[in-house]
Amino acid sequence: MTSQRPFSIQDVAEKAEVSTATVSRVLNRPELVSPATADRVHKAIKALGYKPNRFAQGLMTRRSKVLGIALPDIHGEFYSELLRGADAEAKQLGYHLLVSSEVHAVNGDAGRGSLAFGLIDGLALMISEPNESLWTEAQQFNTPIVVLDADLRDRGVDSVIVDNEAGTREATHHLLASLRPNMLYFVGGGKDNFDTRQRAKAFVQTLKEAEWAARPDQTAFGEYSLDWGYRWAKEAAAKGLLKGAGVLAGNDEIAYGVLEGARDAGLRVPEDTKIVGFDDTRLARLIRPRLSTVRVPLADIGAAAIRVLVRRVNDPDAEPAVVRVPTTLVVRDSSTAAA
Amino acid sequence: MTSQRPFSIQDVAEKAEVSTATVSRVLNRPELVSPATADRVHKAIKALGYKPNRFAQGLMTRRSKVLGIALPDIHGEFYSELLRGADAEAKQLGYHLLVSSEVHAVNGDAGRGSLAFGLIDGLALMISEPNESLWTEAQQFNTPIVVLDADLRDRGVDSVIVDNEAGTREATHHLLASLRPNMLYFVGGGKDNFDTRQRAKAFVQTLKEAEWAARPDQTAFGEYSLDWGYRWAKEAAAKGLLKGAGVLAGNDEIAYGVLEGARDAGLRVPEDTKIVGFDDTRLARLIRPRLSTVRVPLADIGAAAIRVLVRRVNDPDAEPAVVRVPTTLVVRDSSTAAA
DNA sequence: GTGAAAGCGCTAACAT
DNA sequence: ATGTTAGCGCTTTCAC
Repeated sequence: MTSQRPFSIQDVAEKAEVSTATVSRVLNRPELVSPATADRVHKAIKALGYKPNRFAQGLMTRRSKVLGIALPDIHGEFYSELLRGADAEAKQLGYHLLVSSEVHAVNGDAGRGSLAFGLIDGLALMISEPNESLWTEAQQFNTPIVVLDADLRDRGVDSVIVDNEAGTREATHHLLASLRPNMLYFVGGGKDNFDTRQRAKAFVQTLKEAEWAARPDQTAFGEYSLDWGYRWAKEAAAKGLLKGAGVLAGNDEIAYGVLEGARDAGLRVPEDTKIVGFDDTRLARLIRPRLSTVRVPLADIGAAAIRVLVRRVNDPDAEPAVVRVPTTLVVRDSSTAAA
Repeated sequence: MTSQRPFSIQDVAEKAEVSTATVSRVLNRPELVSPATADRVHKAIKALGYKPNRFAQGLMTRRSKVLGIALPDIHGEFYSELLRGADAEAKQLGYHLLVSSEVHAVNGDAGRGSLAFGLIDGLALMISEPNESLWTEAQQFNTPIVVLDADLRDRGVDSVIVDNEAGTREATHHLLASLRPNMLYFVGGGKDNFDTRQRAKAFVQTLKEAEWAARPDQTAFGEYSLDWGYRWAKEAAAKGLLKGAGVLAGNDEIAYGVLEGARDAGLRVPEDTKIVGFDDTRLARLIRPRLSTVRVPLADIGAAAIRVLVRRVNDPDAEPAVVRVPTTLVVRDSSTAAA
């Protein structure tokens, strides 16, 4: 339990009777040192339990092997799955993850705020709705950046985006298989949210391809919450719109809200109303009827972000990459074509 | 977009026509420098956009202002809420958070593995079931540590623990208000899980205080999943045990499983069977009937861990602290005494 | 294949 | 109140 000052490269050098340069080489460029000396050095390292000082290392190499990941104030599963995927990939590649949540709450301060670590080799930044100031702040940060969710290709930055279009089309076609396009609704999250916008757009577009120009009331925007879905459903039901309708929700929680709202209005799901969610969170498998939903592979997204970021760190001049993560429809019970 | 080598304290010193020491003082011990010079320095700093090099700083101070947080492979909300609370508190105290998930999967390697950062000022380590090797590895790490969940007081280490006992007692008494002790069941998670163990123990103890020695079948252990709750409920119902019974589940998901199982067995909740969950996750508010549950303030736990850790970092010789985070019963619809 | 030596950018005595 | 100076522990030329 004696807590001495940790051993330095000096100590190892002395113990192995070599210079510090040699020790350093053994650790970083082993091919430059003879097997015999390398062996002596390794023994000394082990004997002393030597660990290089990361600060001294960083001072020289300007590398920390730490990546930052900044997430907006999103909840629960979305957050944790993304992070889990990112962390696993980072570990794989020899990096650690510095997190910063609720980044949207950043005040203009720009000081030692959430992003200004100055200790990370790169930053994975999730932007879920327009936020110029965040983006500018991140830019000034002058470190490799990969942007999540937002499509900033025009800015020439690496980005990982969810292929909302494919998933939305698939889901919409699924509903169109048993319902008329005029009976379909999209109930999204916030109007500014990138994902919601793309999903709504693809929804309308798919209807158009089915020869139907969506009425304004066929798309609705609120927030990513059960409550909003519930309110929407109650109102829609009151207007008699929900019977025989199909609903694509902006996420699973909205979908669940719609489901409850429809039920409380005396409708049966999926017999009277078909519902498809988005994200395929745990919730979708838990509720009854089991929720059909568009699967968004959160963990993959996190992993992809890290992969792209590490590539950029190692090759600053590489062409900007845009990774499009696929989404796929998972059909469960809330939308199955009832006889 | 000119990406020069960043400005150093030297540059600032020259620009402000002072020594580097003065610049350093302005930043770290402003009270030691005259307002006039401080002002000049600040201007220079701003003009150059100077940011201290964290590596050089760390090399001197042996401090990074980064705290590690290592979590076992836990899912969803538990994970994210804890992290959110920790991150908020860390930010508050001027720290950043380095996360490491799925730490239980650590191989004995001990190398540059999950914990061996050597870059953090302290580590918040969550241990949810016995794991000596993890603990030893963390020990060797030789950095301030706060342990979450596990009660390691005897080891003289700082820890933050959930007051499972109070919450369990409250929930059990709540059920006892309308049911006989012989009709109560505890359906926990894994038998090794610390929380489950404590909850089971408090449950049995509370029954004992109600003059009832719990039968072996009144406590059951499985895992933290809906499936397990469902299976247990179906079996219990098949034996005719569930009608008129009260169930305290090890977490909300198990509770939900029990709820579904009871329903599928033709029982009504809460009329025929009363159910109380644990944790008060989002799920508890989403399902119908709304789930009564013992609230565990995850965010507070994360925050408390950081607070304790920072205290330890700043005062290595302080008395080991044990923070006990309170739990409280939240009564909703799944357990209300039906007429 | 190995060593000597020069910093990386900063803080903290020690002077003044 | 401010400047001088000596490192912190490492990597990396440049010699040999």
